[in-house]
Amino acid sequence: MLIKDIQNAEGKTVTIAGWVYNTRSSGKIRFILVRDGTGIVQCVFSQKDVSQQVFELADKLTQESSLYITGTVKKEDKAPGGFELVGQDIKLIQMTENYPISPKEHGTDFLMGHRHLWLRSRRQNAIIIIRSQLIKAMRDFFDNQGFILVDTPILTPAAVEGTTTLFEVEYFGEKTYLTQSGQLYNEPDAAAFNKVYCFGPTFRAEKSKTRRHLTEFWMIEPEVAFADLNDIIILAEDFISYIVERVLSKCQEQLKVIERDISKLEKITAPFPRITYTEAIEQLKKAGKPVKWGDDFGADEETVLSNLYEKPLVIHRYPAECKAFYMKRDQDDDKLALGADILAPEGYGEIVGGGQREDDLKTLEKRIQEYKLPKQAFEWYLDVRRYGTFPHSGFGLGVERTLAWICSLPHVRETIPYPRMLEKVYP
RNA sequence: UCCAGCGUAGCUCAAUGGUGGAGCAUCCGGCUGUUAACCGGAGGGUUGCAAGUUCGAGUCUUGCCGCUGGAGCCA
Repeated sequence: MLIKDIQNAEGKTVTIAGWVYNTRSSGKIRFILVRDGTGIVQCVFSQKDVSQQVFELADKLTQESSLYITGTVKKEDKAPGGFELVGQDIKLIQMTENYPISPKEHGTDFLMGHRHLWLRSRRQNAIIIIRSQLIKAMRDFFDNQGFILVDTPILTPAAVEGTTTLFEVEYFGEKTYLTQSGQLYNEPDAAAFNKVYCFGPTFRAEKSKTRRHLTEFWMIEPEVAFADLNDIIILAEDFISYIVERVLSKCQEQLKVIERDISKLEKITAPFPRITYTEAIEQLKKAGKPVKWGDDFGADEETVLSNLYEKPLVIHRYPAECKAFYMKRDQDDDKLALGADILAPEGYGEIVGGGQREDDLKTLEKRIQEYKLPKQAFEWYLDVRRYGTFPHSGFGLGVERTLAWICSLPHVRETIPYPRMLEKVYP
């Protein structure tokens, strides 16, 4: 029986299988906390109630020893969780020796080096369960709205956005790169399926060493045919509201374990505050930041801006120079790109980037030239504009940054089971 | 790549330039309801590496290595 179901088995004799989480004792009584990945339950062994053999075994159990325990489920207010197992028998699988992670505090380097074991701990367990629910909510949102999941390749022939550093992979004697976005493939896919999304890992070989960066992270990217910037902002707002609400309703227990202040998440409902880049610059100046029109925002600026609001903040119409070549320009002001970023509250920074795509062949060819990109690598992409071009928009949302915000974590590395960071690929 | 801080027991941390300690973990013992249980005892060290200053270096200096945070870049 799974530990999470034990509250429904009061009075019954059951067998659980799991690992020793911690042990406590007093005189002739032993308390064994057992976890099985679905929950933790306290098992009690009294010397007067069990055989000497079983009691001695209970006395010797070490942290993370694997075993089966048979006992009777009893409601007990003194037990963590309100129920305990009055133990009758123990079948030991393995007596663990010298488990490295003790119940006391540890540093991040040590814990990251033992990430495969750290995941057994209560808090890490809760975070990864929330991740699982979050991803399911993301997929459900798009699936329910008639989007088609169209996977985009991980090995790509050229840079999607040209500038950023890519991981190079030798591909039968040719150079290929790990994808940094499914974006370019989403666009022809939207012409084939109308509303599409891709979801998968993306890679950036940037030498970034901050709480917001991983070299391998997961992104979900919708692309919608015949949608303009406004349409896609509304989609993003609905999307974020939906996934936050879903985590709130499905992960109450896990949010409690990580001690998240859920009142802040309950405020996340569409629509979100929406300002232009130019207004953002004015607000930053008012806050005393030395910025000028044309600057891209750094982490510091993002934090100042997002702290002005309780909900995620939509910033749209950035200077075109700051943005990718495929962004459509604002017809009212050619210096502006029809793009929008969404900053998470509480200083978590950018979680969404997206916008309307340039759909005119001549203009896009000109941009490719201006950005000094190899045109021949983009011929297939230009075909989207050659054969029945259409207005379309999309965005990408970073799973780990979103999860870090939802869980109120100080660093994205805890939001993914095995984080890949600058010079860190073990375990 | 640059800037800052840190590196002492398996882990988390103390130690004025003058005999390297504590808590947890481990092992032994005690306690019949423990809550990161508690109480008593034991074992556990090339103080990241190399050189230098000094009568004497965990402590000061230089270099290297590693870690952490930040910047730039980005989701």
